[in-house]
Amino acid sequence: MPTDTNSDTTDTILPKHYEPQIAEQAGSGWEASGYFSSQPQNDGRESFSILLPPPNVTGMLHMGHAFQHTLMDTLIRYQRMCGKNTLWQPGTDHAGIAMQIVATRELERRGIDVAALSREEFLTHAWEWKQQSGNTITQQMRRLGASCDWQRECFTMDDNLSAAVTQAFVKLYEDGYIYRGKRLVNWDPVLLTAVSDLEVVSEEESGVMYHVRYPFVDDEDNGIIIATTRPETILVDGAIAVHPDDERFLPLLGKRVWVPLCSPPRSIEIIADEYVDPQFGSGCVKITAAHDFNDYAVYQRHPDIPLIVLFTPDAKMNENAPETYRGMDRFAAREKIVADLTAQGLLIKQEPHRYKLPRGDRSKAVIEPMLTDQWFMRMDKMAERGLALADEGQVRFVPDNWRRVYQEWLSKIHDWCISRQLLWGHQIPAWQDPDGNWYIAETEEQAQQQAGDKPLTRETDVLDTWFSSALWPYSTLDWHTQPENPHFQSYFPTSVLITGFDILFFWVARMVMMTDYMVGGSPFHDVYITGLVRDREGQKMSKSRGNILDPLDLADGISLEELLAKRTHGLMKPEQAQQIEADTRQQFPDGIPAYGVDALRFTFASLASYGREIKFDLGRCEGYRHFCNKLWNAARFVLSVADGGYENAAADIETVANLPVQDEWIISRLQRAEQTVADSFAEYRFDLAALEIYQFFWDDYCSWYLEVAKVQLIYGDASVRANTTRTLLAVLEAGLRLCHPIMPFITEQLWQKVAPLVDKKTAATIMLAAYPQAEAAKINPAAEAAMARLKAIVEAARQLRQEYNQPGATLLVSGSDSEQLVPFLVKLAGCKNARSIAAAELPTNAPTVKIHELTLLMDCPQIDIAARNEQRQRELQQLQTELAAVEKMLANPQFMQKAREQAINSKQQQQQRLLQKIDELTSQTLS
RNA sequence: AGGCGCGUAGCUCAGUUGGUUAGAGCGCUACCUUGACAUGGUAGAGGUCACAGGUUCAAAUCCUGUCGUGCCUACCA
Repeated sequence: MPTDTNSDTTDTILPKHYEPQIAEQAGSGWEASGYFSSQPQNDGRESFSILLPPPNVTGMLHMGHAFQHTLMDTLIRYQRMCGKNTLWQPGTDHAGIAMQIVATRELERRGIDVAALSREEFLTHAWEWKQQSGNTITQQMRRLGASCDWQRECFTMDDNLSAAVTQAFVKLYEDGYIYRGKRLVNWDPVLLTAVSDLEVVSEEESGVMYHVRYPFVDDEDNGIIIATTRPETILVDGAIAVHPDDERFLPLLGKRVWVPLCSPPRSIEIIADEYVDPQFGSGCVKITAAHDFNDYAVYQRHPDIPLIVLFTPDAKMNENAPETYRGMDRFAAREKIVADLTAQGLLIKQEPHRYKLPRGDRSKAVIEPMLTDQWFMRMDKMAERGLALADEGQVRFVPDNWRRVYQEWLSKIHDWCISRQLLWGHQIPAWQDPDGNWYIAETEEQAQQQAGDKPLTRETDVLDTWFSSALWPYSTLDWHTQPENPHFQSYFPTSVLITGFDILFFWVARMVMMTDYMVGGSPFHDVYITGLVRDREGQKMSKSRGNILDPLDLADGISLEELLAKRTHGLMKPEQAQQIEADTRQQFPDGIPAYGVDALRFTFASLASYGREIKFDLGRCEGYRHFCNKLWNAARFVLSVADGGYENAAADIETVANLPVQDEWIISRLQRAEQTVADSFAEYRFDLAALEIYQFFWDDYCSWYLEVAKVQLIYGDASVRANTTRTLLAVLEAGLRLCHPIMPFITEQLWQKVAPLVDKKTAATIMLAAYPQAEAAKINPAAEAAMARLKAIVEAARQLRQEYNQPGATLLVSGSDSEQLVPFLVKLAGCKNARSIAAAELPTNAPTVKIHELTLLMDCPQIDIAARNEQRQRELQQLQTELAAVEKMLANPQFMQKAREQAINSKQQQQQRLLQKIDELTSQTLS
């Protein structure tokens, strides 16, 4: 940003404009000075702790992170300043599949054949990558001011955390929660691993429904017609099912049909099962038990159905297919099979069909239900505990409706497939002897002891990444090695978990269950579920949509060229680049200006209501950068005052007494702001806290108090001026502390200058200064009423001035305190010629406003009497309509009888106000 | 198919247990460079609170239904 105007050096205190880059340097020493460190001494302080949802070690900071981290940091900073003993526990997640993909890609880039590597060699490479590139995201977090206890940063595959995984696995196995079995699981044929049902996303796609005739064994000219979207699986069909009550097919039950295209020929039976929907398709379902979850369920009810696997792990036709199809990819095989069915006259018809196709979350490959040996965790009893903890209120969801989502899922939970056929991750602590017996132990030695002299080989599968994440609440606090350690004692259970609803099941529910099982009790008191950050059109931000925003680009700014490069580089579908470029050019013709971290954080805070989605609008960000500038300039003004900037400003003006009621007002207003902010944080209403801070600073402190203070500084005597200067400083200083948790950098920079001037430099940094607490004794209704009156009078004068802004116009003021008010009208309403006058001397037939026992009159050369009257008339009419409504209510006996006293009072007051206004307006008619 | 949410100013959103004149930011109009700030100031325009019923003295707020919209879960071969 150009800073020409900033080099204007009449001002040595602060540059004329706020510059985020400079302000952000104010926080550069925080971490090194140890301000972020937790101190788990038992010193009587209440604890407040937050677990950072560990971002993927492969990850880059995105808007969702930045948003949630802002909220966590705000709370931690707030509680720290409130005197709590705080810990924000950071760390990263090993991100099984994601990391394996990254490491594989990196090896391929270096021309290394991954398939040829041993497990150990691969892991060595992966760890190398982690050491070199795995701290990107935590560095980015530091840029945003995240005051985590970075000394305690951990990684889910650290030795210590891995020990917790092994311990939990063994205990769960010994307690009968973990078992191994051959089950139908979601298989990703590209990544060659099982995935849990949460990692499968089904979206509607276009397909074809094929109707195929299976000839009767005893009557080959006739047959039964089934409908299928996957004709390639015909080859391993085990039965045909119809509904037991479907009269069309009753006579056919028990009959056998030939499975098409099989060689040697194979026949299957027609059976009855409730699962079949007679209305759908042909009413007959082919049962392919090894490749479909529903069919598998049918198989479990009819164990005679043959269970034949058709595919290799990478979804090619295996040896169970007739020779002509063997080795073909499943989709190629489908085409050939359709052709062959057609040739044999067995394909009755095919029609377009929309259906949901399950795809792997990561690979986007069509998931194949596959019969494999896997490790599972029994979830029924765990889920009961998870539900009970929510019912008992040991874990509290904010907003509350997420409790129902959580309960809904837990009450329909399936067993969890926890094994993955990957290299990167926690290798399952299980060993097998040549007879196929399994030995589960924390170490190989212990397993060997169980096995006697039988040779053992270790299970190669690793655990689902979410298994270790589920232990995060206690593994990071070393409960499993040292239950009595001070960190665990001080910070567990944690105060609040802040995360998105997208991982409510993946992570939150599992943490609750696992922590409860291992440690006992819920790992956190509150779970605050945030919305998901979307773009300004409400679209999810994603690389492929080309609408991603990097939070650091919002803070530091980015040129259009760089932004285009970021958005179009490395796309899955390069043909989208052109559209993305066009959209980006249109939305950001000049790139993105640097809004600064503080403005970005304030934006996030102000967007954090209880909503489910957050449309991110750059306009908000810009507005809050302006707010930073406002704060900056307010401080600049106040510092100049403290530095003697307003000295002698009014040497020739007569002193006006009794001014400082306004000081009491702004102090009173500050207490209310402090209370509102505290209440808002208590409910996680960051938006309301931000709004209150914004309004307090801009509307009350800057727009009113600062302007009033100028009058006091000009017209007041020495003691008034001293008092005003002190109030300006004191309120600013407290306001900076009030604001610090949301905008840490600018407040630090300004506070360092402001605090010493009011003897408030009680700590080396604002982040360790005390958070301002509302004091009821300082709330001053009389001062608030006086200020409300002054505001109303000034606003009335502004309106008059706006309407009669012509040369020679003079504002005349009459009333008991008109003398004192004139300076305010000069300064605040911009009426340079204002003067006090006795009521008797007021000219007649001039635009007049009567307000609060005061008469304001604009004495000016030219008045459009008709226009003025017409406007008064309009206002009058409006007031009278309002009055009529109020009086109707007051005349309603039922209202008077049933309404709360407070409601009646306020209506009566409203009536009085309206009557008075009407009276004042009526007397202002000109002739 | 079930479940959850949303629909308030041109746009993005607040609106606490029903109760003064429904608010904020951005945008828009007019005027103003007044010694903190033009990243500013002043005044203003703009809302039948999606629609239809109902409960109530009183509904943006509570209930029912309709329409629109988003998401989650489960899925029909």
